[in-house]
Amino acid sequence: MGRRNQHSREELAGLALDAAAAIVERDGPAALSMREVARRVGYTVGALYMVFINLDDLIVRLNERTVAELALSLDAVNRKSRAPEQRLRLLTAAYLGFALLHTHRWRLVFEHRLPDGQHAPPSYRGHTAGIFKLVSENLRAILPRTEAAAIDEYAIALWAGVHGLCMLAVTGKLQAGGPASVQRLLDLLVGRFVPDPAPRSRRPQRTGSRVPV
Amino acid sequence: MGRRNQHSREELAGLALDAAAAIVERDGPAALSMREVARRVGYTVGALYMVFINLDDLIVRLNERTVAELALSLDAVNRKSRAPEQRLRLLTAAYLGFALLHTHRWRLVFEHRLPDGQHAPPSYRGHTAGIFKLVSENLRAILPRTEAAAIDEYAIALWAGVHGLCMLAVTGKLQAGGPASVQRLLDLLVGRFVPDPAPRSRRPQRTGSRVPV
DNA sequence: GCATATAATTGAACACTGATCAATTACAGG
DNA sequence: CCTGTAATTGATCAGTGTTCAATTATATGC
Repeated sequence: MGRRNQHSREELAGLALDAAAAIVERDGPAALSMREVARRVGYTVGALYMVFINLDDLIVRLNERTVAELALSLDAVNRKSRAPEQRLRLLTAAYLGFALLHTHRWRLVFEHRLPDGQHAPPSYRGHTAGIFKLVSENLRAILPRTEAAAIDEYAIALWAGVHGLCMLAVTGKLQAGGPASVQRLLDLLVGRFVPDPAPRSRRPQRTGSRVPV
Repeated sequence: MGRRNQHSREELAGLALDAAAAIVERDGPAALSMREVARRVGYTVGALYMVFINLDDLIVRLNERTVAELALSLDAVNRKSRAPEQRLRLLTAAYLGFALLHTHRWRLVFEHRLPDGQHAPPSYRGHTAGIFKLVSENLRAILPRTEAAAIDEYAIALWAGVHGLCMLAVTGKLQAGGPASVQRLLDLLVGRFVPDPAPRSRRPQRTGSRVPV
């Protein structure tokens, strides 16, 4: 049948992304197909190609949503405390929590490769930058005497570490036990990027006090 | 045509894995198919199913090879120095180098999901454990007064961080520039797990940390 | 040397996939 | 009511993983 106009283009795209998210969440990225999405939204494959360039495009836009959701979640968590170090720990916990809750969708963000040299849309990078900013701002609050460029490096290294830990945890490639012990490792990582915790006096020059117990 | 017996089963499997590695290396994991592998080794798809259970099995065994190669490479690099901290830096450099050199194959190791609850073969875990041991041994040499359990946690956190950094770097999801700056971040990360946090130390390292393994 | 059994190998088949596009259909404007 | 336009379909193409009856080359027994 021809033109139904039951849904506008944006609506159809939205429904399709909803369906895609549900499929991925339920049965993993391998189960995601144009035909299955079409089936779920009650349209035919051809209709989807009015709204998406191809499957890659659909995936990229799904990932965009996922990253937006993640950024929103981290932003909310960041407001729950005023202490920068506490905030960092909350952020890592939220990141791990999101990865554990939406494992398939989260993995799809990082494991989907778009062909050739084309890369993700600017809005995607925007959300990424937003997350990065949360980390770097808290790090700056903790290390006020460190210059901005160094803070940025710290933030990248720290967050890449958090990400790696979460990824290995989520994919079962970590011999560590449950989520609790992963959070322990995350805290350990954060601890390494933060000056000596409370009990000891702050002595940035001497190295002896940094020996962990 | 029937039985040729030009190659034994193991030989055929070896040839197929060679071909698979070449395909993945050249055109990425998406280009890897049973038919393409068969074409390259001069056999038909059916023949491959004598030697592999399915495509997943082929991929797992390819990944096994990749991890073995990586473990070998890291082991070799570890012998190039006696100073534990230097060793750690060399290990990170070698890890990054491998990821950059064999990007597609390396990504396949970490991005391939095998269905349901089945997981990688024991030999795979063996290589992984071997790599982990290199890290933890060097960490123990650096932190002689730290108990074993804590060392293990440090090693996991550190190496997950290194892994995350390399993964983000290799997938272009790091705004950092070239390999040199990634290595800077890796050094920064190692520096955070090593007593002297200052990146540039004026004096040579303390003799206490030079304890060989 | 020849028949036979055995194991390797093929190639066609099935059910799926992404993607394209002529044909069809429903709606809006005149 | 008609007509043009835009949405939607469904068939089609080339590709995929996987299975399996049929075929064939080799090794073995006689």
